[in-house]
Amino acid sequence: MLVYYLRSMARIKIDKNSSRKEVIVTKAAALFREKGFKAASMRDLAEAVGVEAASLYNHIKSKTELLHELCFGVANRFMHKMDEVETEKISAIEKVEELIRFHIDEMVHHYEEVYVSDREWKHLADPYLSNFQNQRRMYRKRFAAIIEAGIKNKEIKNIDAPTAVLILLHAIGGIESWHRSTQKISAEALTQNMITILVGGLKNK
Amino acid sequence: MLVYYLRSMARIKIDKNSSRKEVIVTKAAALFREKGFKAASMRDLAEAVGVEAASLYNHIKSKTELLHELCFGVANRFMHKMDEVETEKISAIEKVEELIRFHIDEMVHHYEEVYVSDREWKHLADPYLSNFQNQRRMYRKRFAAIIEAGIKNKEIKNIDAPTAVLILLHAIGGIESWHRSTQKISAEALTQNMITILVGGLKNK
DNA sequence: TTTCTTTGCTAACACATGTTAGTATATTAT
DNA sequence: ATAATATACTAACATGTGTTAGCAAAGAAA
Repeated sequence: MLVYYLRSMARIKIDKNSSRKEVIVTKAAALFREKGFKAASMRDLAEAVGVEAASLYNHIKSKTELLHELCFGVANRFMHKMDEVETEKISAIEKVEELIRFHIDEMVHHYEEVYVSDREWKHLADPYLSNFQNQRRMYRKRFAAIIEAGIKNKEIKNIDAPTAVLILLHAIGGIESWHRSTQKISAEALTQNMITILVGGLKNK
Repeated sequence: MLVYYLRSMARIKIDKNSSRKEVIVTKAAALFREKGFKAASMRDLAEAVGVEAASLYNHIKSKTELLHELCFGVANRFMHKMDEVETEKISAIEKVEELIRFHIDEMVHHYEEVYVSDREWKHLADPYLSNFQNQRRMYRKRFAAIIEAGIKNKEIKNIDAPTAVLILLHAIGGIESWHRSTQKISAEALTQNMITILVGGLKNK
């Protein structure tokens, strides 16, 4: 009878594609997205992972390291996409649409990471904080340059390009609400609606 | 000589329009916006106000009360605006434009409060948390209903109204980046750009 | 001017947090 | 099967947090 209360030592559940660290980073993304970085404790995270808080330190250096991995992982993906798009031989409005589609796809399929990267970066430790801020600024400048090219060749309305970038990026951030909805349209329909409104709002008729 | 190091007891600076509590709430908005609710400490806030942390409790009940005042203050303002707009005898697209202008104005002139209300509500204590979430949901439903009316009478493109609402609200949230910019266009130009893109993206041509 | 009220300060409290050190347990390598 | 390595646990640490209690100082009222 007493034997039923004896429990073996916990183990972080991994599969052949993930290391223990990757499992922890993934759980951290969900937790940080839900509670915010500062409000999420290592004891919360340990519980989500299925071990005690102290055990996490066998696999990670610090709580901040988790945030760093999330933020810079996302930043790198976005930068690579921008590198690609910039070199493509297509019109400016097509480039904008391709980037919008990429952003939507990231928000739909990698929601937790993208959300955390977008909302919690201010808790990064320097010098990574400044570095990250510079990367964000650079990304936006490059996006604005694409829009400027479109304005120049009359594809896009004559608007302030940095304003257009902030509108697009934040509008796509609204997918957060889509994730939160119980009754919602499909991801494909969502994408179509967003393209209709956002690209439609940019196009010069 | 020694007299120079003797300092009188601090006093919260107030003017004839503000109580001590109002000063504290205003400083709290700025601090919570900058650092996030959880990362902002009462000692940080006390420093911003110019007294010791313990003194704040002569004027407020708790840290959470500050967040509550900010969130519900903003929510009430937005609800009143919606009450007004719903009863106006104007077209649906005009109503949408009026609401967008109101939102932009709030984000430009009451940035800290609106930002905190939009980003930090998850740290509200229950039952206020659920109450606030319901109010947000209600507001969005009412906004979507205006857009549905516009879709029905062909002013607005045939799109998913809740998606349109999330796009509009989050796009306006992008004014955060405008506040952060060192070189930026005027608030009037910003407003015009946003109307051009957002209303332009909704209008059925 | 004196008395009463309000406000600010110091010290302390009760917890919470991220993390370390050492031991126990489980897994992997030989 | 045994030894070596990796991982999980317990206990503790150092620090930080929101807040309370009581006294000191300042302001308002009489």
